[in-house]
Amino acid sequence: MLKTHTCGELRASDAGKAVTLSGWVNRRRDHGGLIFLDLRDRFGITQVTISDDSELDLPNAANPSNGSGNSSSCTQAHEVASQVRSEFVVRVNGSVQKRPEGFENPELDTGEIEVIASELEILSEARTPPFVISGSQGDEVDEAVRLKYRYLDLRRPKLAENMRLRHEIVRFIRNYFYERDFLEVETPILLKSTPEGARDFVVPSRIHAGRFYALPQSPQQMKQLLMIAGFERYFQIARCFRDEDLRADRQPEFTQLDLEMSFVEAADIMALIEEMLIKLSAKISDKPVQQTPFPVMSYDEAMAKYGIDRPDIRFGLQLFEVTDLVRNSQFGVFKNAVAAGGIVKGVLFPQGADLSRKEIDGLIEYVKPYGAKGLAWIGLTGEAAADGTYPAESLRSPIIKFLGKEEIAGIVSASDARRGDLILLVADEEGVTNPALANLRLEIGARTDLISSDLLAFCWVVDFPLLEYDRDEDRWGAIHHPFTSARDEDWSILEQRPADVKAKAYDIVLNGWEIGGGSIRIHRSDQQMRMFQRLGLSESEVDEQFGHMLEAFQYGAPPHGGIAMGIERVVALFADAQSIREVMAFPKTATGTDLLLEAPSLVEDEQLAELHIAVREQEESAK
RNA sequence: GGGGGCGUGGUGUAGCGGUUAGCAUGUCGGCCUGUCAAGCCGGAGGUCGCGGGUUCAAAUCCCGUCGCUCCCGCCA
Repeated sequence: MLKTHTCGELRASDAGKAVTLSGWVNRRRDHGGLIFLDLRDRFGITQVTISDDSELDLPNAANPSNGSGNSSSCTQAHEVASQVRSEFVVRVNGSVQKRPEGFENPELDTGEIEVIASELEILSEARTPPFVISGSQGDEVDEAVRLKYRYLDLRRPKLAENMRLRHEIVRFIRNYFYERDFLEVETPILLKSTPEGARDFVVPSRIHAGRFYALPQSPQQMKQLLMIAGFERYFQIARCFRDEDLRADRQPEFTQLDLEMSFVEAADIMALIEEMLIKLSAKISDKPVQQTPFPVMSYDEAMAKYGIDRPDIRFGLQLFEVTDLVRNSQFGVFKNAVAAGGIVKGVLFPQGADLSRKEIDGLIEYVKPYGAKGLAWIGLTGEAAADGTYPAESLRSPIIKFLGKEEIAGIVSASDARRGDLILLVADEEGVTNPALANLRLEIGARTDLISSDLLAFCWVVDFPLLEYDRDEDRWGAIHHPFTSARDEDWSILEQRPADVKAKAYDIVLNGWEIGGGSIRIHRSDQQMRMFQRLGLSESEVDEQFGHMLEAFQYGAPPHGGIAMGIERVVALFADAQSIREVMAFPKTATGTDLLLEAPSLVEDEQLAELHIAVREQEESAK
């Protein structure tokens, strides 16, 4: 080894020891005759002190080097030290010395000591890095630069810590399932494409001209087949691939904790994961879990109160509905929306009645990307009259002239507004109103500092609809995936009232992020066949795409179910990262490119020929 | 597929129709034996992403394009 100790472990009790350290120069402080190097390795930082005069400071017994005298070796070390620059890789021989009284650095774990160098060797020189490695200045650097030099970005303390945290989390998860008799099984990366779900990444076959493998969107079918194989408890930290457009919390390849169990019900899977998350939180985070057992909310309740199936329950500001109140309103916006089958819901901006027009316009703009045409708003600037209605001077609103006194009183009552609050209303179809208000609620929460960054608010969302109607394709599609079982009592209405069928599915949500989801699966081939037919697949399509599953179900399939959790999202939440790129070693850009490797890239014509692939002219030249 | 934001020395930024393109940091040189974001002195470093247009004059206004990013659609 080129080191006897790490740069993070020496303490006052090591004083007098002869040591060799190796690492990167975090920073150099050159005082002329005295040079300080902060030497950094993965484990910490140690101050190395190099003097050009051995007469001073150096304890006699300290110098470990053999024949060479203190004076000359220190001069050598000093000469080298004056050439050294940031991020040089060096090796130091020296002795550990307790720092003089008053010169300790409490910021460093090793701050009680310093290593007095007797020899210094440059193992590797370094160009000046494109951004500062030490400290946190690198956080501000343009992400394109950081991604191009990812190996330097990962050297920065923040990313290095994120990777360490990720390692700890994955290690904890693995141990948790090892201890509970789960079998870790690797499933193939080269699988078969299916039209359900996300777009597949596809891999051409050389041996079979014109045929393609698909990378797994998740190991869903494989893990169910493992249940049929009788493994009972399977898990895997699995890489998944989805060829869809990216977001801060979505990358084309990502990692899931994937697990499946036989002879279980939804409550068993939920209890298992809940215990894991509680223990994981306690182990790796200082933040308290807001509520245990985790609250369980139905999908309908989540949509009603939060407008979204992944509610952030760290704060209140629940949505309220006034559809019935304004059904016959004089205000056309409300009346027409309801008449067209829409809903009218709202959210409160606490103490927002005095917001400027500009600020309110800002809220309206905020809501537009979600399809809302606008926001109706009522500021409660005064008190109600004796009869419970609100006189005009108690309100600030462009729409009160269209609303009846009872309507206003009803809206105020439904919103639970107090004096000084601002009521914000959206009238539109459900698919617009809910997302618009859900996101507006988050925006208000952020603006009013209601969202604590020091809480872990887990919750379960259950009783999802099994199916959803796809207008474009004029058919019903699976919300989760086609293997999810309906609730027992709902199988009877699968064909007649598909919209009312609820699934045996559950999502786990943390601080408004969906971190995982799963379901109890169908394990009978007749039910699975019914499901495929409900999804509009013909018998031949089913046979072609899922015949293997149906066949497998005929050889003794145990009841089973499971869950998958997004590792990056979990780590990002624990790391307080805004994007999962911050917790991945080598992430891709928002357009799916790798700026370090410059992928995707063109390949040789011979390679294409081998794969029986011809690239269309115009698309090739467009690149 | 659509919309928004950003792009100025290595990095972070100011400037937003006429400036020798400012500042900080880094970097290079000098001084310096107790610093730990060391300090002091001095220097170098910029096709203002790229292309086109408007104008007497463009970093600045307009159009296009590329890159990064956020969001909608898409995606569990």
